[in-house]
Amino acid sequence: MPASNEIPAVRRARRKEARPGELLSAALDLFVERGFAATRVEEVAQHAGVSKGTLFLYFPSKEELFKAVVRETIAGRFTEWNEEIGRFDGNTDSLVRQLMHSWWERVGQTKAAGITKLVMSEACLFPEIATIYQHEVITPGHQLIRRVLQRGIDRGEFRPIDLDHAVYSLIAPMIFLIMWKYSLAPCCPHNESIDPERFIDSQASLLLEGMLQRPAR
Amino acid sequence: MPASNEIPAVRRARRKEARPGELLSAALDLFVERGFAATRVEEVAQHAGVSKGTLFLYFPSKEELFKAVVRETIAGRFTEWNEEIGRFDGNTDSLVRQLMHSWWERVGQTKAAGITKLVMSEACLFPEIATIYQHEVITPGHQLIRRVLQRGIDRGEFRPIDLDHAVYSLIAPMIFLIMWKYSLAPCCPHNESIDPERFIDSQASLLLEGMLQRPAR
Amino acid sequence: MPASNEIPAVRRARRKEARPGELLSAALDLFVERGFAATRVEEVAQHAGVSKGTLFLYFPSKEELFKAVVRETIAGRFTEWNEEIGRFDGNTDSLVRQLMHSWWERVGQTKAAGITKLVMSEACLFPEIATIYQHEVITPGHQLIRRVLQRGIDRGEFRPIDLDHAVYSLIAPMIFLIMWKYSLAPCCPHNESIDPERFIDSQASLLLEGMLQRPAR
Amino acid sequence: MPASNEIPAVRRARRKEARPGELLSAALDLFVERGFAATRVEEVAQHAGVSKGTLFLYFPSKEELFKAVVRETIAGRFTEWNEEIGRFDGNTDSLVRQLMHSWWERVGQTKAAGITKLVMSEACLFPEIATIYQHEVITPGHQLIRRVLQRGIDRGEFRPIDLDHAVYSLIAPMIFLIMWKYSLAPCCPHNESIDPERFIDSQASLLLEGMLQRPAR
DNA sequence: TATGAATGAGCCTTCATTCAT
DNA sequence: CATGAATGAAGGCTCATTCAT
Repeated sequence: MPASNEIPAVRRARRKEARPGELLSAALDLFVERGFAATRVEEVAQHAGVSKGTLFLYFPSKEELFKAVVRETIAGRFTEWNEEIGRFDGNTDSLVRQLMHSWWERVGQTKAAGITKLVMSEACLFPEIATIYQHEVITPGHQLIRRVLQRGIDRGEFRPIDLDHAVYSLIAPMIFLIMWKYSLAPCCPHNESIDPERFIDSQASLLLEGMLQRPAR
Repeated sequence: MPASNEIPAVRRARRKEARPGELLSAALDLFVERGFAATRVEEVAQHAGVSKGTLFLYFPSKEELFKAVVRETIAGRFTEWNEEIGRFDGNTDSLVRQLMHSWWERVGQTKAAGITKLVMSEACLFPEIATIYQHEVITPGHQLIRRVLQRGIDRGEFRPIDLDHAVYSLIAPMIFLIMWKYSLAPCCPHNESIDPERFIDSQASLLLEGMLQRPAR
Repeated sequence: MPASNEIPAVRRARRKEARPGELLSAALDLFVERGFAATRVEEVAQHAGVSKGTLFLYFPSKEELFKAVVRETIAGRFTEWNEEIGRFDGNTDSLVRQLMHSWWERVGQTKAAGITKLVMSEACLFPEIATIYQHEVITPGHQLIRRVLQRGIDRGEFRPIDLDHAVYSLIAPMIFLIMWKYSLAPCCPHNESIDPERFIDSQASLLLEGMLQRPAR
Repeated sequence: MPASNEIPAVRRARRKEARPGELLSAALDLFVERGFAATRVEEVAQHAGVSKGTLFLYFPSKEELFKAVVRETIAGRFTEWNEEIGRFDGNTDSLVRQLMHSWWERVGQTKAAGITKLVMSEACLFPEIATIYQHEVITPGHQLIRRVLQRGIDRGEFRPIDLDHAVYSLIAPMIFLIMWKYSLAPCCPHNESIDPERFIDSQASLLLEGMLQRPAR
């Protein structure tokens, strides 16, 4: 038998393994774009190239699909990031700037950012989602940032600042960028659009100026 | 007719005029709490103390009710605020701090903040809402903040900063506070809760430190 | 205002009250004819002259509709029957015959008999139904029959028979008639049809002959 | 090829022939337990140890599987029974008793009884099933019983009774026992359970008392 | 004007059946 | 022959909207 017969076999097997991923990807896009309620499972299936019924072979319900989307997509890169921070040997000013830009590259401008928009929008209806997100993203992110700021203080680079709130000063612009990108930017004229990289630069400068040790004015 | 008959008539007339307001208020609460899709018009009507049919006498559809909620609730106090800024004669540092706290008092901690959460969550499905919000809130707010920062520069208090992005540095913590309050806080354990007033203080300090004129280090 | 205006008002009000009954009646017919699973709620609604949605205003689910059908239809006439038995002053032979014919007239040949067929067919899937039926029909019926047979023994008309099983000897032909009527008779050629009245006569004669006191052969 | 290879081949061949039987057996169990509609073909396949697709290699549809279950399971033992009756040389009283107990042993307490429950429950939806059942079970059974009763009359043991209905007096308790066993007994507390053997005894006694020739009272 | 019973389009979910492997 | 992934028609249920009163 010619090899041409094997191709469909391989294709089908490959698809079997790929299905959940394709469905999750399609679901992420649509949930982010339209929200949970306005997304029809049939559309998710179509976007993944399968029929409605097939979706239910992999996820028992629309809600479980939603939870899976969140669970799978937020698979944290925090261990990796923590290691990078440990290895970094420049001053903390540079580390903070690098961290913020790194976040934009790896999260903010990728599909993963949609998850944050999704969680912010739908958390009330799916408390479980909010809990997962807090455990997997908020808390680790919080600790990572706190560790970096503590490094700055420990090395005498930063003034002894109020860490508890300073952490959120770094989180706030990220949340803001995401909500802006997914909520207002897509529907509005581009006259007041934001250049994320430059905003991050500007924001980092302002905050770092505020945190750095300096002689009294 | 005895007086006893007039009172209900008056009350009814008064109530009749109040109806749309009661409906809008109930709708705001429910839309903010559950989102557009998960809010049933019957519940809105119940909360407003009328029947489902009555709601449709005042608003032609659920979507129009939603738009009206946004339109009516964001009735900006920007003229008032602009006048206050014009009258202010302290230094800009104080003005910024006062402005941020004033926002928290008048918007952030009131029901009006829910509108922002609502718009952020639902704007994709209702582009018209996003447009309204931008015209009525974003742009006026942007200009108000820009005017304040410009005042600081003009008076030699602030360094010549990148105004376009600095404006968003003031907006970001407000958006963040709102999304935090409405999305994560209600569903999560309170171990990492944020004290808004102190966060605003801290954030203002950091940003102002970054913006203020000072001798080179 | 002329009376002609009242009619629709009355009609609507009357319908509101009549709806549940009409739906239950339609549901009984269809459930008996086709079984629970093969009956579509839309058909029930159509038979009751309303739309699908209306059915769900009165019953929260298809299953609850089913349970209501059973509950409402078996509203027992056992107190009435018990009183009749108490008042009866003929011999027990006549009483038994009258009871069996009375059952046929009041239950066996009415729609109520369909409930028995329904319960027999679907009890496995709805244990609650079986329980209700046992409490409301089986047990009271059992006691009623036992009381009658005991009367025969007490009055010296019947031999001292095994009451526990004799009761079921009277129940069996009733169950049989119902299952025959609803299961085999409707689908089969009429060559072997049963005349219920005559079968009851015959059955009563045989059983009574077996129970009556008599001189030894 | 080594012998070790042949054994699985043989086993496979043997299983292949057994497949339909295993499927029918599994289907009987599940159909009886849950009814036609609530039984999923996949479960039947699982119980038979094959995949869903395989079932459709042997039966073209769920409905045909159902018909096959009935057709195959009711393979009547009537010729055998008829011969036994022909050979019997005791009095007809004993014959009737033996027949009823024999029915309980060979049918009533075996899986075959489930078919009767199934037919009674589902006949309306599958008229063809009802027809098959009547041809294969009802009619032969009717004739067998009639023949026995006729024997009693011919031999002067029984009074000249109404044969047409007396036949059903013997069938009724059997139908009753089966419906009781499969419908009410499994779902109900066992306080009113029936001992089949003793009920058959009691029922036979009553009926025979009613049919036997005797001196007038 | 206010009511709430009625409607029916729409969506999630199931499951018998098919078919590529 | 056997498998099990894929299909899609069918049906239960919801809820925005209408309209007779």
